[in-house]
Amino acid sequence: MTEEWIRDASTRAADNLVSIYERQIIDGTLAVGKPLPPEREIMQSFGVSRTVVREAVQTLSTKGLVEARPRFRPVVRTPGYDAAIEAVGSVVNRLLTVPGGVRNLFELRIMMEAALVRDAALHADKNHVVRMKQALADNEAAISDSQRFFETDIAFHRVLYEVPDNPVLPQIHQAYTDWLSSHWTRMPRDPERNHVNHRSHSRIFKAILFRDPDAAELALRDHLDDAWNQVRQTFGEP
Amino acid sequence: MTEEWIRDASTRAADNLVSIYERQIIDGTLAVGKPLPPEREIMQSFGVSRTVVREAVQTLSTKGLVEARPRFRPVVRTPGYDAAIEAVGSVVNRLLTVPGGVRNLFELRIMMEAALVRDAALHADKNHVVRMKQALADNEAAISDSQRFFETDIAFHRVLYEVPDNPVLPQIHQAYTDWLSSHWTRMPRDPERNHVNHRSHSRIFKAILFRDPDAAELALRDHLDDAWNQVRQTFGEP
DNA sequence: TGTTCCAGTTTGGTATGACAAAAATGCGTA
DNA sequence: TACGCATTTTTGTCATACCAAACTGGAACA
Repeated sequence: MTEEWIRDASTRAADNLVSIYERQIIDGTLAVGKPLPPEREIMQSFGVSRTVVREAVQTLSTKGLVEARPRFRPVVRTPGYDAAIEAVGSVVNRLLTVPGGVRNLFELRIMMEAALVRDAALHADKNHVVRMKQALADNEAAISDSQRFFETDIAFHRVLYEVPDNPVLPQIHQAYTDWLSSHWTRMPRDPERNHVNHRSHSRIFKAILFRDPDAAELALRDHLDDAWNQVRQTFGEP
Repeated sequence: MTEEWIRDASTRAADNLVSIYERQIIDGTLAVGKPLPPEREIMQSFGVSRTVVREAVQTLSTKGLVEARPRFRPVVRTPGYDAAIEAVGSVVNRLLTVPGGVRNLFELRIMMEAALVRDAALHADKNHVVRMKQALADNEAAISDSQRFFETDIAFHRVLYEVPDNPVLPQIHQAYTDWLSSHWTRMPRDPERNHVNHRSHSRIFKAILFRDPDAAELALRDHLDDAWNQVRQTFGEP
């Protein structure tokens, strides 16, 4: 079971182990959901010390290929988009700390959603429209309850990310709400503001119904620009 | 110099070390570009074994907070967008291996660039136009040299990512070209095809000059759809 | 028969000590 | 001052040991 073993001074043994296991995970030799072999078994089958094995497992873990809870066997992880985005999380959190980081990511979101509403206005089918209508109704019903309004707000936007049939997009939405939520939840949210936001959502929805991408984009940009101004005023972002 | 030290059975000592150093790097206690202290020094100041220290450094490395060449001291890394994107690289490479992964990412690129050309048509200033014109001229001059055509092709698209003044976008472009280039460089590229592609670029540029976002988007979508069909035919992507 | 509980075993987390090889350092010499 | 070499650090790796938590199988029980 021992793989060919390339060793020269400039490569770490752990890195070799990592790439070997990367291959095995990708080609399915190691089934998703199954635990890795015990560390002592790995070190025997590859002829390395446990130190090396542990470093390799560590790397696989931070790369998101395996899930390693302390004191449990590392479990091979499904190589889906969710796992990838999660692995990226800590990196993006650092981006939010650089000057203007929040603004840059928020602008990216505006650009992205502008494209999405255009797409929705052109291509949304009956099913999507129904879901948006439902989300909008939920949103309206929650105007007096800021916590629920926040949730239905997110749900409404999420539908936009589901219109193109691309599994990456919902994950991006998830990531955005996760990463930006800390800058969002602490904002003052009263029923008055909720009402304004619901009206914005309604305007976006109508533009999509009318199959008018320009109006939809405009409505969305107004909506998110407004939201950004709120964030900016609440915090010190220039 | 010893930090407060939280230890319970369910947390790894290495993880604590990691978060401590994350804080120190972010708040500037550890200056960018400077090497971390020697491992033996770290283990003394925190009262942990070298095993733990090495695991912590390993994690910091794969998270992209420090750069660790074998046999060199780990160096604290600038927390910019480039470092972040690079740290994401290995994760995204896995995404390209899942079924339809290349297609999903390519579609995302189409959507993104469609939004960018619209933005360029509306907001590109003199400077950007000049740069695009130059890139287009370079592109034309390289039609007979497929290697250089490939480079100027990328350069032309890059200008689009520079029109909005958001430092994240050029990094995304860099990432796209890195990640997708392996699926791209092996494509058959003859002067005939280069000619077609240059014409597409020219059409996009003209639409931007005419400040016509709809025409620009259409031209870009035609261009990239065509490119995608090339990729799909070359490889087995369904 | 099925469930619960417990003791023994396995396994991960950490510590310690050791050694080779590469890098950093400092010193002597030209 | 600049260069080259010997010495000292430091990293990469190995081996071993111990503890505590997780796991396992079987006994005791309902």
